[in-house]
Amino acid sequence: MRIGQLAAQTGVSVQTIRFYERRGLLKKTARLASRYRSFSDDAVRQIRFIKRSQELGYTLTEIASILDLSQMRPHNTSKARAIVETKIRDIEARIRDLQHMRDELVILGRECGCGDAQPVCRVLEQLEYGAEQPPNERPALVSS
Amino acid sequence: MRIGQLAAQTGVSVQTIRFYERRGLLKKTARLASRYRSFSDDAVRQIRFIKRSQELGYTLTEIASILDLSQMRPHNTSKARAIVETKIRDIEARIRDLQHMRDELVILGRECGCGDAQPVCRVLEQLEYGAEQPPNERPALVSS
DNA sequence: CTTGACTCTATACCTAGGTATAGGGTGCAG
DNA sequence: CTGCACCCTATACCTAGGTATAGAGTCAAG
Repeated sequence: MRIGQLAAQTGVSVQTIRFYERRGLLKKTARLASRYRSFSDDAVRQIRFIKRSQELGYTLTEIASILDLSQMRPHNTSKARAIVETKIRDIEARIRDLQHMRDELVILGRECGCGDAQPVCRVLEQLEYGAEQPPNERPALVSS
Repeated sequence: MRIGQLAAQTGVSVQTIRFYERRGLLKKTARLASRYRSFSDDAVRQIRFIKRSQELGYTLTEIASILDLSQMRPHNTSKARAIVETKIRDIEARIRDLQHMRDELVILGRECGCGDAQPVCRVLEQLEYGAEQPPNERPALVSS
């Protein structure tokens, strides 16, 4: 299989496949006399492995080391578990961060006295000054 | 106030302040005869505005347009509301994505029959083949 | 008057994950 | 043999949000 066919089968661009190879994400690729790359069906699974791992939140660097791990027989199962569990914790931390942002934005939106044609919007003021202290006596951000 | 003092007061590096200025995030900065930038206390609030907005999930490009909005009097309150509500929805979508990833990883971790010294780890296999079809008869990813 | 801390601009570099382009070679059909 | 689709490498470019460096000017103290 040549690179264009592999690209068509996996939905990944030709350039991206070459990029993955450079990043060490594909096994050393066989070459024809013409220097064209020659892929087996294994390559399709390798690309899917990469794509699936990306969907699960792994970076290409992490995927490279997971691939190394998957080459060993017997598998280092405790390392594999650790990779999954660490990523779960990472993702949960990111979720908490985002929930915190969301909560703050919801509060911000609630405090807006919009609709009553005020000259100054509480949303913009809150962004300016934070919740620390009420403005009002403060000069505008853009006083000039 | 010179740039170094502003940096010290805001916890942002001198280069970053200059970078923000280039990005149009700071009002046209006054200059001394020496071409040194001269900042007023307003600048401290401007930087805090940027940092607070970043914490809330806004990109620098978005912050620039929020700043434009905050310059207008009277404020365009409905636009301000929309900016907050859109960002809330963006963040909620990202949270759902991450929760989906998390759930998949939890399932993956649960299916691992680790501890019983198997030669092949189900975690790595699942990554390879996805949940689609059970492996076992399949060649290893790294058959060579 | 020199030294050191500070400032200036312009430019390059960084991570992540690619995409695009230039300039060439290959393979096959007509 | 020409044309076209495909492939090759190397290099540059992209977004985002900066960081780092080179080479020059400024300012105050000693």
